[in-house]
Amino acid sequence: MPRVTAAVKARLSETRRTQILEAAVRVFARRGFDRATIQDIAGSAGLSEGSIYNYFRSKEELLVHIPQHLVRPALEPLLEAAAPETIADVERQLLQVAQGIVGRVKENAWFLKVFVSALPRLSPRARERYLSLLPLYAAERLEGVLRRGMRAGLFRQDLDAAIAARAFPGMLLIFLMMQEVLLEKKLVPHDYNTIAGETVRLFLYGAASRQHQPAHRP
Amino acid sequence: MPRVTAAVKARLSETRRTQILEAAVRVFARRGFDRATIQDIAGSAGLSEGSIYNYFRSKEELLVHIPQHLVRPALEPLLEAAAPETIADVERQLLQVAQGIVGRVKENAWFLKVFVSALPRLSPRARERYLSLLPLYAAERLEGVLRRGMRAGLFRQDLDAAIAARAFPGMLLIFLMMQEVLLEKKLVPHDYNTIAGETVRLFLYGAASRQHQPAHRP
Amino acid sequence: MPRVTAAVKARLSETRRTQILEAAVRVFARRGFDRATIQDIAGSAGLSEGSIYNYFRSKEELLVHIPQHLVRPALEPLLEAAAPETIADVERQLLQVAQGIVGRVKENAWFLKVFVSALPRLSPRARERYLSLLPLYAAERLEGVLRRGMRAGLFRQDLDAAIAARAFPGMLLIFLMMQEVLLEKKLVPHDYNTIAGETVRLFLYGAASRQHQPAHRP
Amino acid sequence: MPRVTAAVKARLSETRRTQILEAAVRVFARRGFDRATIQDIAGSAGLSEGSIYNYFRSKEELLVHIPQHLVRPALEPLLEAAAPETIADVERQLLQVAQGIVGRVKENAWFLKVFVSALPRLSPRARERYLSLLPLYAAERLEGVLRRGMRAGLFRQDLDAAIAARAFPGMLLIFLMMQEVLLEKKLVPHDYNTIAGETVRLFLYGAASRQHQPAHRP
DNA sequence: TATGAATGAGACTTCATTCAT
DNA sequence: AATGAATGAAGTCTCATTCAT
Repeated sequence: MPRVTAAVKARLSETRRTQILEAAVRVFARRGFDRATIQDIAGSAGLSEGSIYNYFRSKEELLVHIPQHLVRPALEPLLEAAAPETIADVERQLLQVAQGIVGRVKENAWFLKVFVSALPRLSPRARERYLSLLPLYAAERLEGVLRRGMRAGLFRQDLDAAIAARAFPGMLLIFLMMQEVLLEKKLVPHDYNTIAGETVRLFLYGAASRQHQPAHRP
Repeated sequence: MPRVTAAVKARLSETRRTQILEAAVRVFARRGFDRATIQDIAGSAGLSEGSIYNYFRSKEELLVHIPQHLVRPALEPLLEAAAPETIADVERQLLQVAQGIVGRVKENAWFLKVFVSALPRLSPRARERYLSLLPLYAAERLEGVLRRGMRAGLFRQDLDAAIAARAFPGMLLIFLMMQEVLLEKKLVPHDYNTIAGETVRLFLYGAASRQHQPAHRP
Repeated sequence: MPRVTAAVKARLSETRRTQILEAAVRVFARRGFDRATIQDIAGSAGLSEGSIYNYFRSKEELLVHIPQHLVRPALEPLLEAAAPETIADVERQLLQVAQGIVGRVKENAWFLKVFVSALPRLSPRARERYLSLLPLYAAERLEGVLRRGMRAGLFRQDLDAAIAARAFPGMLLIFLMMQEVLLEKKLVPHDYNTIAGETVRLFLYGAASRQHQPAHRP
Repeated sequence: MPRVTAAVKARLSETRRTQILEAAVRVFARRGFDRATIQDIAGSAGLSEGSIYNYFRSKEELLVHIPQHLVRPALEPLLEAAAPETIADVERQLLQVAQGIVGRVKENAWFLKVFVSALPRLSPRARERYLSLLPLYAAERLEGVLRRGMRAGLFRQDLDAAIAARAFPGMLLIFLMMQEVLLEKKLVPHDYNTIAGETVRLFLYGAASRQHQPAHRP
């Protein structure tokens, strides 16, 4: 039964990789990429130094592979919903996106610390690869949604979809990064459900009161 | 004239310290804290390695002393004092804030790079101190403006001023951090004037088209 | 039939050893002894690392066992048996020797590379054993031929046969080692037939022109 | 007197480099390039590991710089003599060359062991650089001498100067390498003066007896 | 017997820091 | 106060060898 053995081995190997990456995230988050040592990571993964190199070619490879294993899977369900027909649909979907972002960031706060601090020292290729896996790039999908929504008349005709799609996650990320990553302390006395709801409404309807809404530009 | 000599010496010493710290910021920004070497910094400061240690006890000391010398310019107010009377006033003021934020981040890009790269080495207290020195966005003031605007009927009555005041700069910071600090690569093909203008409009009037603006909640 | 099985096993085992040693020579020649890894060798032999150790105790053992398997072909005689009667006979025989040397070195280039790369690791005894296994030049035989030729008046009476017999192959080996083993790059734009012919003529008739040939010493 | 200090420092630095290179040669010769450790070399040079890197960028750099410091200076005086007018002049000069080669090889026997074993793993550029410093390349000068001698009628008109110039050192190197480097034991019971003399005569007048010297080809 | 993951000693190299000049 | 060579701890990575399967 060599086939069975091969399958078992492959599974074991995948387990090991995950186990190592999880250890790497823990150590990177605690010490930063440069201060983390392979020994730390190996110890945290319950392996010896040399074994790490049976699974990853270098320390940088560890960094590069973290998002693939930890962040991407969490991102997949985002924005898989049907095309919205009413603005209420949009609101519901955006709320989902917002809650998704909140969830991901909270879940991966340790990783984001690693990510942010390590980003400047990655090679451009690695950087690109890294970023393409992050929530910000949900922006591209959101941009598509906005464009379709504009054609359907749900959104302002003079909206710049590219800018708006990138501004939206930023509204949330500020809280999230500050509270979860940078300061680890609350900035406003609200829970994230409230914040997400407010943010979505702000994005959709703006801050201006009804009577001050201008006629939109063509 | 030992007193004169002493004074001269003190002044010279202070100059040297500044000179070294400025070099340190340049190098930290370019290479990240951990990758920066004392030799880099000494070279950039026009001194030799050993001399650095006549002014600072260690590399960490350099990091700790940076903000005191470099963050002052960012303390200027972002908002003009006058209370807004029309929504157009608000739009103008927000545009000013937005452009202020853009300016500040671009101006302090190197410092932000240092901050970001040193993130995992900073204690929570140090992180807070750093962040408080960098009033990247004048959230408290903006919150006040929004509250006054709400009382004046310019803004939705159901707006959460605290959340909105913090969400607004986030809309811009995404672009700024990515383009100026983390990626050094444009995310959208617009200049910051356009981005700032769009962001302000998005904040004020939202994304939804006119006919989909809901009645605001009480 | 335990006896048959045992015999089969022994044969198989011997095959495996040979297979491994041949792989080792290939890899040693390509990478040098120290740079060769067991993994390289195992891969080249179509086995896995661990299996090598079922046949050889260590990497050094591989080195030690190589010649027994690979140097035999070089033992064939280089000189035909017949005694030369004219200087033309001698020239023909030397040409044969020269071409033999060329052939041998080219044939054993990989082994020579191994030998050369392993040089500093070999004990003087091992070095001698290796060299004696590689009768790269049939110095003793050539010495005998020269002595007989001297008695027959074909060679200068003042020739030192021992020195000459060892100098002759050296004339060729320079080209051969450089071109085939060390540099893998041509030193002169001639093929080996030309080089061999020239070398033989140089050996027999020297470089001086006819009118400058001295009277030979007694 | 900063100028004096600078000069002193430069001299000291050059001394250190030589000191390190000499240690490197010792260690490389004893252990081979790959088995030699920086610690060995540093210890042998009376320095600590890190200090080596103040003078050489890498272990390979050490290897590459050895011939420049140790072999080239010994080679310079070779073949600096006046143009030969008689065959006796040539014989005297070649004897000098031969004795020079003997001297160099004996002197640098340890280095040649390093050289030969390290050669295959050098980059092509380093190899080229390396070889250009070795006695074999005296061949180019010898080739020039031979060509001039041919024009002057001292040498056979049908001589191939390129081949002859490279064959000549080979006649000696065989002895030398075997006796000094590979076997470290005598092959023939002669001293090097005798060997050198015999070799030169063999090269100039060949092995054939007077009455068997052919008419040279045009 | 074959496999290949695990091991860990040991290599090269970097760099903050010290110190004699 | 300035220099920069020296130091050596510490880090990443390689690889021969072992061993459970």
